[in-house]
Amino acid sequence: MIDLKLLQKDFDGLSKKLMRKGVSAELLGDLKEKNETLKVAKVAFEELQAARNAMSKEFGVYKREGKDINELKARIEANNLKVDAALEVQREAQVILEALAMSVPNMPDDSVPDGTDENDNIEIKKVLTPKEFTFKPKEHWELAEQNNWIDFERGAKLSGSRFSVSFDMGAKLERALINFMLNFNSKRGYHEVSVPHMVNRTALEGTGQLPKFENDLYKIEGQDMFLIPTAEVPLTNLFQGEIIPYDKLPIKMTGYTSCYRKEAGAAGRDTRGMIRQHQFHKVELVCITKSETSDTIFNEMIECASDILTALELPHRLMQLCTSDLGFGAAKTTDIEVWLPGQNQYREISSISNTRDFQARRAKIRYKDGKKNVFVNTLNGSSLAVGRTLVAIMENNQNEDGSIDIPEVLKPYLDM
RNA sequence: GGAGAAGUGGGAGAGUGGUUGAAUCCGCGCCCCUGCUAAGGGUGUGUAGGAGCAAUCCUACCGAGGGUUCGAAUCCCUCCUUCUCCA
Repeated sequence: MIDLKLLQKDFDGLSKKLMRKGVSAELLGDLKEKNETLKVAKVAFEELQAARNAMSKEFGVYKREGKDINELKARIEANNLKVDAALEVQREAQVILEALAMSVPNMPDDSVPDGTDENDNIEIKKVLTPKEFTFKPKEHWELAEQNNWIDFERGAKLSGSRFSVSFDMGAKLERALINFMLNFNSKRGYHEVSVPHMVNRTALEGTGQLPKFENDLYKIEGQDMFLIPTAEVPLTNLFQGEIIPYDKLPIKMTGYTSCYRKEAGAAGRDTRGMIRQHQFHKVELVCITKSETSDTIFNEMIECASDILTALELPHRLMQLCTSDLGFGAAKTTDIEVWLPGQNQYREISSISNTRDFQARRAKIRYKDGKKNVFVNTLNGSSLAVGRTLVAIMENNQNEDGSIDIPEVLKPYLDM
C-alpha cells in the first residue's frame, strides 16, 4: 500500500511517480480527496466520542452521589445520536479510502526506465553464450513427448488444458531440480521453509494479489481460502502483523511450492508445452530487510538465481523491467531470461522484485529501530521456476537424435 | 463429529459493569546508593491515529466481529485459535 502520509505531505512527488506506472490523475485526486474526507470525519467522530466518554464518567459520579440523572441522561442520549451518525460517516469514508488505496500500485524507483511494453526493458547483461546447433533444434514439447518425459494429453484428460503429467526422467528431473535449487539457495544463506499451499484473504491482501487480482486465483469453494499463486505469499506473510527485533534482520528464506494460477489474462499465449501452466513448481526466495540493506540483498538474490542457471550451464540474460512491465507491488524488478534454442528466443525464468515497504505496509510487518517501529522492506524472486528450467535443459541439451544430456550438477540427484 | 476449558501489555498473571490502558511479579531502560562472592532504593517501560512549538491532551485497541448499556477487558451472540476428554 502506498504511504497515505506521503499523499498529504508530497502529493505532487507521489503523483509524478505513480503516473509513471499508469495511475491516472483522476484516481490520485480522488485518493487525496477521500483521505481528507476521512480525516475530517474522524476528527468529528472523536470529538463527539470524547464528549460521550466525559458525560458517561459524570453519570457514574452522579449515581454514586445520588444526584438526579435524568437531565444528564437526556443530554447523553442526544449526543449518542450524533455519535452514531458520525461513526457511520467515518466508516463509510474509511471503506471508500481503503478500497481505493489498496488498488493503487507501488511507486517505481527512480532508476526504473519508462516504457510502454516489454520491448522497453533494458538488458543488463548476458551470461554464457548460446551454443551453435548443427541441426534445427526442436521445441521442448516435441522433445518431451519423444522421450516420454511429459504427457500433455493425459494432463488435459485429468485436469484440462495447461496441465501436464511427467514420467520417468521427466518426473525425476523435476524433483532433482527442486532439490538442487533448494540446496543451492541454502548454501547462500537462505533458510529453507515449507509452507501451506492454501492461504486466507488477509495473506493475499498483504502481498498485493488481492483485492485487484482475484480473477487470477483459484478459490476454495465455500471458504475464504485460495491456492497460492507463488510461495512469495505464505513466505512474506509469515511475519504479517509482527514487529521483528532489529537483530533478526535480514531474514532470508527459500521455499519450494507448487504455484496455482488461472492465467486469466493469457488466453491463447503459450498454450502448447509447459511454459505457462495452471500448476507449476517453483523455488522461491523471500527476504525481509531494513531499507538500508534492501538493494544489496536484491542484487544478491539476482546473483543467486543467475548462478543456478550458470551451474546448469544455461545461457541467460538479465533484464531490468521498465515501468509498464513492473508488477503491482514492485518498486523495481529484474527478470532473468533463459535462452531457448527451440523457440530461438530468451524467455523469462525468474523475476526478482524489491517491493520496498509496499507489502510491509499492507501486511504490517515492522521492525524495532530503537524506540520506533519501522516498516521493513520485502523482496521476492524465483530461484527458479522449475518447469521452465526443465524446458531450458531440454532445448539447450538436445542432440540431433532427440536425446537430452543431463547437466553434470544434477547427476548426483539422479543417482547417476 | 461430540463435551468442556481457555485466549489480557515483552513474559508470567490479576481483574465480572464506571476513577482500569489495565494491579502485581519478572524482564528491560535510566538514575541513586553501596563496595567485594552483590544486593538495595528510585523511576520509567505497548501500538496506531489526531491536536499542539512544547509540556501535554483527545480517540481507538484486553483473540476477531457484532450486540446490550448512559458507560464493557468485564454481560450476550457469531467466528477464529489453543488445550483437555470422548467418538
